[in-house]
Amino acid sequence: MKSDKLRITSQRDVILDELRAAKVHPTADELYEQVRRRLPRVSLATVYRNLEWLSEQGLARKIEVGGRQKRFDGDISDHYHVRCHKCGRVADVEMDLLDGVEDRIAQCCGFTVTGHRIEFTGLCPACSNGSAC
Amino acid sequence: MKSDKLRITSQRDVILDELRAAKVHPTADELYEQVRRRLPRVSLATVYRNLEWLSEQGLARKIEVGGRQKRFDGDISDHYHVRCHKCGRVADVEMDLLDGVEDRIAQCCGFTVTGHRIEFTGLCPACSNGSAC
DNA sequence: TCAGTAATGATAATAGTTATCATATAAATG
DNA sequence: CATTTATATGATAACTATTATCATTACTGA
Repeated sequence: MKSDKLRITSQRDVILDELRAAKVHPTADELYEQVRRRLPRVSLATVYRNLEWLSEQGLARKIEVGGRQKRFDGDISDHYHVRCHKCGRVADVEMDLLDGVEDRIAQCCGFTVTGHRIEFTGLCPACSNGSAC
Repeated sequence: MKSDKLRITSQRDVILDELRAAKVHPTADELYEQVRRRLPRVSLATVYRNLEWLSEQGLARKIEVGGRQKRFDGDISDHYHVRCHKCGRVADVEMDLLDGVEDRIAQCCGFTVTGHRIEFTGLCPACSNGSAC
């Protein structure tokens, strides 16, 4: 019989654990490097697959930011992000959500607006120190 | 002698013209299809190259939104965008800029914040009608 | 223990973009 | 207007990030 219980494999467990432990929001390959320290035989495909799965299950979040690579967040609460325009690093911003900002829109080409996302841009500590990232 | 004048080729002219004429913000390949109607021998590489060049010259803007493909905007003024979460279409939002919103940030992991970008999400007219995009 | 289902690792395939290079074209100069 | 020189173009290869495939492995429930 089919169970509706989430199947937590050791890979999933370590992936979520490392994602939650990350100070900034990692790309799949950054996380892969971390996970590999604990599970040396893990595959990059497993990391991609499970980041997707964790997002679907609501245990993690795929964050849509600019830049070529996707980034992931172990914190599922709604919040804003800041991205370094030099190295692409993404971190959390502590700021109250702008509730009702959707109501301020005068015109939006007929779109039905249901949410918003703010991405602050700037320089991360490493890049503003002039040191390599 | 080297001139500092911008070299406007027919390709660049048509690319910028079509970009400005677009109601929504096209991806490179969408724009390529449009440009091809006027310049049938144009190469996709030329479209990519010139969208990059136009952005560098300040004649167009590369808009950093979620989704796999980059999108471009012929309107270089600072404004917000709305993206259809179903088909990825991106359009302008008419809303006053949130001046000084960067000052409201309590904490941002040591980043030096210099700007922000808002991406509203929702459904475009075509997708909310249930029709195919 | 066993059967059935789902996850894994290795790798191929794909999508989007950028790089390469021989040829063509535009602007400056004579 | 012809020539020169730098730059842009078209065709295509290469590259990067991600997703799909598939044989094997490992859970889970009976």
